[in-house]
Amino acid sequence: MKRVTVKDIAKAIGVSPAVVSYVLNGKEYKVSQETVLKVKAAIKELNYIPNLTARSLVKNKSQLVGVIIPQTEETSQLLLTNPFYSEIIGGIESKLRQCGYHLLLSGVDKGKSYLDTSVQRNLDGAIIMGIYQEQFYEELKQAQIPIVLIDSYISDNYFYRVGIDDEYGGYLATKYLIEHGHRDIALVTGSIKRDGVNEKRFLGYKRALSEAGIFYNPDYVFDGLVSFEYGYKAGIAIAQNHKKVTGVFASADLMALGVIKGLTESRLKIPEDISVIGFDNISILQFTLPLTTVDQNITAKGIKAAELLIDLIEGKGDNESKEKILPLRIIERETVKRIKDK
Amino acid sequence: MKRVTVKDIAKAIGVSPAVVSYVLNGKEYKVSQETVLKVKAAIKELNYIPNLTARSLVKNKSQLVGVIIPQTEETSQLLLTNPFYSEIIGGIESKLRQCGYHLLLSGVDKGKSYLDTSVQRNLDGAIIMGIYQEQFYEELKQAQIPIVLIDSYISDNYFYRVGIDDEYGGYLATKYLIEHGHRDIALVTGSIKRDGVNEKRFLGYKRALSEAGIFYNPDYVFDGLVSFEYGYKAGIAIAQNHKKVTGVFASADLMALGVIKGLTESRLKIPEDISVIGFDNISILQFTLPLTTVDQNITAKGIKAAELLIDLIEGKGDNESKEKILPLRIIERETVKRIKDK
DNA sequence: TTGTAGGCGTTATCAA
DNA sequence: TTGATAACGCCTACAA
Repeated sequence: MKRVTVKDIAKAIGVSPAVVSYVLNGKEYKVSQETVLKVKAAIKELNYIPNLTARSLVKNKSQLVGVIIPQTEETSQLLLTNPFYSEIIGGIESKLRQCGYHLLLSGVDKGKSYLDTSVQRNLDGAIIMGIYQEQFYEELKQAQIPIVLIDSYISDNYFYRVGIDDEYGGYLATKYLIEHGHRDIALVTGSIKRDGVNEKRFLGYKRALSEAGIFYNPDYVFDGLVSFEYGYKAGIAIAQNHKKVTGVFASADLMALGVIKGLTESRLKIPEDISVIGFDNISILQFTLPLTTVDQNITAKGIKAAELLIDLIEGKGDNESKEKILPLRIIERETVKRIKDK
Repeated sequence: MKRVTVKDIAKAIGVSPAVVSYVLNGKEYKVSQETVLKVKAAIKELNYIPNLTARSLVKNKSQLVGVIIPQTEETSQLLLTNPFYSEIIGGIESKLRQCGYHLLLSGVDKGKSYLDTSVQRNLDGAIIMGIYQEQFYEELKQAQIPIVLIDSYISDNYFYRVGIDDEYGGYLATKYLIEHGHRDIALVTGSIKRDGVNEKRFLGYKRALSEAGIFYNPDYVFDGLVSFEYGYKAGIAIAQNHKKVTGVFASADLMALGVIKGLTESRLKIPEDISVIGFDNISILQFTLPLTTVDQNITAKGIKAAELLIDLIEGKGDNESKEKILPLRIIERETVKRIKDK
C-alpha cells in the first residue's frame, strides 16, 4: 500500500498541493469554504496521514523531545529500575503526548555527547536527568534548543531547571526527627561531593542540628552510592558501631529501605529501637513498608518539566523563571517513633 | 550557528555534494583515496552532523523504533510504576542504542490507533506490550513494518512474538508447592478472561493439580487486577475464609507482595503458616522480601525483543521463527516451606 | 573518479 | 482564491 501524500489528495479533487497544505495548516481563510470541505473529505476518504519527517525538514521543528536518564556504568542499561526515574518519565510522557509531542528516550554513554542525537533528530527540546561532566553541558548548549534540567545544580544560565529545595528537604527531615526527641541522628546519603543534590540535603541536615544546638558528628555520616545495597551496609554499620544513634535520615527512599534491612537483620526493631526517615516517597513504598519520608511529588515534577519545556519551545516561556521549585512535605507513616526527650 | 550541511563541506573542499555523500555512506570505492581523506578531514573540521530527518525522507528508513507500554485508564500515565515494564524498557533501549536505533516511547490512549504515529514518524518497527482490542492490531498491520509483541497470545501470523511459556510457568510454580507437600493451593491472578497470559498460567496451575491427583477447587481462585492492592485483598480473603489453604501461587510478584501483606496483617506468618510463590522475579524484590518466585529474565526479554526486531528490519530475519520463547526457572528464596505430606 | 539533477513529502513565496 | 515553484538536507542514478 503506497503512502498517500498531499499530492495524491490534491490530484484526487483537482486542486494544487498548496491548497491542501493550507487547510492542513489551519490557514483556511485562504481557501474557499467549498474547497475546504472537499479537501477535508478527501483527507478522510484517502486516509491521509501527514509525514512529520518531511514537515520537520521544512519547518525545522520536529515535535520531538529528547529525554535522558542516567544508566549503569557497567551494562549501559537505563536506571529505570530506580523507581524514581520510571515514575518521572510517566509524568513527562503523559504531558508531552497530550501536547502533541513525542518522546525520544535514551541514556548517554559515558564521555559521549548528546549533541549528535539532538542535531540528527532535530529535537525541539530536551529534558535531562542525572549528573554529567561539565563538557557534556557545554556541548549541549550548541544544540541551541531549550533544555530543562531536573534536579541539577548546574549554575549555567543557559539551562532551565526543575527541582526541589534539597537543602530545605534535608532540614525538614532532620528537624522532624529532632522534634520527635532524637538527638543522635545518622545521615545516610549519596556521595556528597559528586552530586549537588546530596550536598544540599547534607547542609540541611547540619542546619537542623545546629539550630537545635546538637553537635555535628562526622562519624554519623555515611555517604556512598544511592542504592539499596549501600543503605544496607550503612544500616549494619550503624547497628554495630553507633549504638547511641536513635534516628536515621536516609536521603533516598531506596537507601532507607536498605538501612532498615541492615538494622532489622542486626536485631533492631523499627521504630521501637531506632527510627528511620527517607526522602522521595517513591511509589513502590506501597509495596514495601510504611516508611515515613519527605514527599516530593515525582509525577508532578515530570509534568512540570514537560510543561516548562513546551512553553519554551512554543515561545510562551519568556516570562518563565529559569527555575521551578516544587514543594515538599513530610509523609508521616510508621518508621519514626517519638522518644522521651531525656 | 547555522547548520553544517553536505553542501557546506563539499564547498569547503571544492568537490560536489555527491562525493561527500559517497564517503558518508561507505561507498569510498567510488572516490579516490585522496579525496576521501580530504572529505573526512572537512567533516571533522566543520563538525558535520548528518540530518537523519532528511536521510529518513529519501531512504525511507528512520532508524526509529516505537515502543508501547500500557497505561492507566484514568490518568493516561504509563504503567512504568509497574517494575516489570521499566525493567524491560531498559533492556530494549540498551540494545537499540547499541545498534544505532532510537527509541520512541509512548502509551496509546484507549480506542486510539498507533498507525498514525507509526506512519507520521516513518517508524522502522515497533515493540508492543499490553493487550489491546482486536481492531488495534488490525490497523497496525497497515503500517507494513515489522512488529514484535511481548507476552501476547495474538495468533495473527503477521506479528512476531517474544514471550515465555506461561502455561508451563504456572505448572512449574504449582508443582513446586505440591512437591513441598502442599495440597490446598490458592491461585491469585490477573483477570483470566481478558488476558491470554493469565489464562495460560491458570491452565498450568490446573494441570499441576490434576497431575498430582488434587481436586481443582474454583473457590481457591482469585482473579482481578494485576496489582498490589488486589493481591492484598485476596490475601485477607484467604486468611479469613480459606483456613485450609497452605500455599498460594500469585501469578505476578506485585500481587504476591500484596498477598503477603494481607496474610501478614491477618496474623499469618510466611512461610511458617502459609507459603507463597510469585511470578516474574522483578528487580525490586531485592528491596522487599525474599520471595520465592518463577524467574523470567525480564531484561533479557527486552534485549531479545529488540534483537529480533532489528534482524527483521535489516532483513536478516528470514529464518527467524515467528515466536521466541524464553526459559523459566524457579528461584528458591524464603517464602515457601516444606510441610509434612499429611 | 567526479558532477549534475531529480526526488523524498512538505511548506512557503510569489504570481496569477 | 488558487497554482507553480523553490526550498529543507540528503541520496542516487546517470552522465561526464
